[in-house]
Amino acid sequence: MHLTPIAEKFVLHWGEMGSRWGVNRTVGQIHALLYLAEQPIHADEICETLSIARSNVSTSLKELMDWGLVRVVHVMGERRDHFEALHDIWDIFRVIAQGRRRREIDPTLTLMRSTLMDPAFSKESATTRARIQQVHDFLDVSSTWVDEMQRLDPATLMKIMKLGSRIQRLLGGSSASEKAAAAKL
Amino acid sequence: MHLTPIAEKFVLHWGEMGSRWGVNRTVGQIHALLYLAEQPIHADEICETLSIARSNVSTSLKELMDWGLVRVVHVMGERRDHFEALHDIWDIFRVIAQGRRRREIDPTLTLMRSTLMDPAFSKESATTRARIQQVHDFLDVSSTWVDEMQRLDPATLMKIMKLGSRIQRLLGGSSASEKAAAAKL
DNA sequence: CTTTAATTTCTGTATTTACTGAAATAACGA
DNA sequence: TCGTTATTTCAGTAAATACAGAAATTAAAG
Repeated sequence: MHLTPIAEKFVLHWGEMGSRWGVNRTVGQIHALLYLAEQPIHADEICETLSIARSNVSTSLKELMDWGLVRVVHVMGERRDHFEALHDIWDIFRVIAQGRRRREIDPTLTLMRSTLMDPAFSKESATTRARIQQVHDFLDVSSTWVDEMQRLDPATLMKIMKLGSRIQRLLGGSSASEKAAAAKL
Repeated sequence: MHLTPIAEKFVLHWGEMGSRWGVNRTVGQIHALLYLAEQPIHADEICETLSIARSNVSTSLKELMDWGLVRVVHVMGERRDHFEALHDIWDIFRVIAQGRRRREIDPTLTLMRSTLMDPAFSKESATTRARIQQVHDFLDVSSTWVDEMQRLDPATLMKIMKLGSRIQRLLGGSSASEKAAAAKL
């Protein structure tokens, strides 16, 4: 498989960024390659194209499948597994957002909950209590919100984003039309 | 400085999570310690409390100050620098969101932009072009949106989050009150 | 200006993480 | 079932990152 200069740049960049996104370079590169690929490809082709060990490809593909960003498909008359990435950016976004929530928010939220339950908690200073409570409440609201956003279809999410801070007008004021809108909630 | 078991758990956990958030354990622990601290504290106290080398504390504090999560303050009659973390969770959120946008989105957006400009881009297959365009558009919209959200005050952001997916009702339909709301945009 | 305190920078070491190549296992075909 | 091909696991190595301690720098006090 031959990469055009543009594809190569994309793949290398995605690999670099991978580390900032919590996956290693190889995982990032493979993901980029599969994202751009016109058809599903097999592990050996990934090896050759990216010059990495077969075992490394195997491990990385498993990680991508854990994330849910890649799935295995079978090609008629071919014995080898072929792999295909999600191609819709909104699907990718959803999957990544979920994964990050699980890894980056949930564990802390769990700890905050159990801390608030801890009998020793009430013995802490008012400041400490307030700060821990604050973290809990914030994570609780955020993670619920992320979940809710997951449910919306891309078109709606796009509308919300395009709306940007003008959304404030739908919420904050007290004009007749806003009251009407608010009443619907 | 003595840590209660609850504070210690919090600090250790924050340190662990740090790695998932793109900072190392030490940086995470120091941030947690300063977040909980009742008053600004100096570097030596951080050393002792967390049992880490003075140089490491220095480096880590610098990183936290780069993020904008910690600032140096001076205490009357004290020669040493004292450090204080942001204590408002919304401020912390804002700072982290900005930092992540800079580190995790901007570089890719920049590359996508220059790729779209590249004369060679038009020679790519329709699929490749569409996929790169898609990444560009998504990051472009998202990063603008993140910026816009930064501007809103916490109360408004909270309203939006609490609203969750019910926000759809303000956008998608065609009832009279929704049209009135939409007209305002 | 000199001494002392405070902080940062630098160098080497330790720890962690990523990766390769070989060996083991599994899957399939004849 | 046996041989072949595909995939995974594992053990050792390489690379990257985090950290400690020493040395150097900066800043304040006398």
